[in-house]
Amino acid sequence: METPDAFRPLDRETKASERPGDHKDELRLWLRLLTCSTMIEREIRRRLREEFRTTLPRFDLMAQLEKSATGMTVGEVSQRLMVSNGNVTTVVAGLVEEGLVDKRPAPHDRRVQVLSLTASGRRQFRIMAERHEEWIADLFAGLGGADLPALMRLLGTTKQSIQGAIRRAGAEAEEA
Amino acid sequence: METPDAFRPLDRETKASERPGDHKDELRLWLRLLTCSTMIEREIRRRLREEFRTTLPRFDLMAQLEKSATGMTVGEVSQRLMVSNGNVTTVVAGLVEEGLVDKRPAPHDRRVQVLSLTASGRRQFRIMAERHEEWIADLFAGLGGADLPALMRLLGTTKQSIQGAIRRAGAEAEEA
DNA sequence: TGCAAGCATTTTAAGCTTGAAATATTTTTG
DNA sequence: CAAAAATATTTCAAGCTTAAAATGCTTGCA
Repeated sequence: METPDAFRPLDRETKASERPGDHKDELRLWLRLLTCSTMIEREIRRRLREEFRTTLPRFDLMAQLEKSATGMTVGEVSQRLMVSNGNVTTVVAGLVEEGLVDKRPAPHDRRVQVLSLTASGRRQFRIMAERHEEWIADLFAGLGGADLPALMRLLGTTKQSIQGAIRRAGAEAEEA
Repeated sequence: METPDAFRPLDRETKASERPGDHKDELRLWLRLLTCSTMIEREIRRRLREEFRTTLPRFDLMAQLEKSATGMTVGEVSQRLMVSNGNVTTVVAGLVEEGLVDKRPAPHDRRVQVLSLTASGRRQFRIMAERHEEWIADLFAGLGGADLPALMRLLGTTKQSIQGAIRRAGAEAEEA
């Protein structure tokens, strides 16, 4: 029943590979990564609400649309944002309501809806985006000169590692 | 609002100060960090659902309780998990329903509710936790030997940077 | 003692999120 | 060409999340 971590010989200096079955270091890394992104997200949410009376999902959606000159389909946006299709549908509904986003059927395929920012949406997004960029810079201001590129590189490796693991898991499920 | 950061003397010894108004690198870093944590979260959610028919919020809550021998209050859990009190209330309700968590008023203060895992909850959590640890190790398996501690260190610095920025913002709001 | 202030938790209202089922359209194929 | 498969989006039910208001309890202090 009880064998709390505190009572195991917990030698953090030992490499994970030397402790078969023990992956506590990776777990600690994940928790720290999660803490960082949660803290940033919460703070950005708070500021978007206080300063612009809007939400992070709406801001993220507008950010995607702003990058595209010709508009994007629901599917493209949902893939980029890594959220479900249905999610895009509901968030877009709110933005259309507010006159920030335009939604119209594609000319050649009536299944497809093309989304784009309205003039008003573009204007409002530009204002928010500038503040947002300042907030992010402020949140990362404590990183030294070499830290930023180093972290960028390590997160790039991490991203590839994650993608590889997910692909492996998918391939495994395929074999059934 | 009156004095946007861009117009203040930005003397923070960082690279950012040498490029007034341009913080694209920090933004890119944030997006990459967010991508990593979103991908991991999605995958863990998916596996928890498929393999154990449970959700990430429930797993996280149980993980907190498992660490404490004597039980935790709603407030403690909400602080650790960085979610609202109301959130803990609803997630706990589901877990109590399933007989995984026990909830009872504290003996000396009837405002306080003490939460703890039931025997069944503890048993089930142990099984899930072991798999969870494997999943995480797998997701980070692509990182080289030196990468893990390096990333750990950089994320530590990042965490402090974020906490500092949030504290500064809070202090600023205080002055009103 | 009595009551104001503070605290812990729950409730509420609104919005986000998901996976799966349903709908509508296009493409493939027999 | 027509049926079937594939694709894009929406709807649905369930659950998560939040901030703010409400509830119920404790504590400090006059």
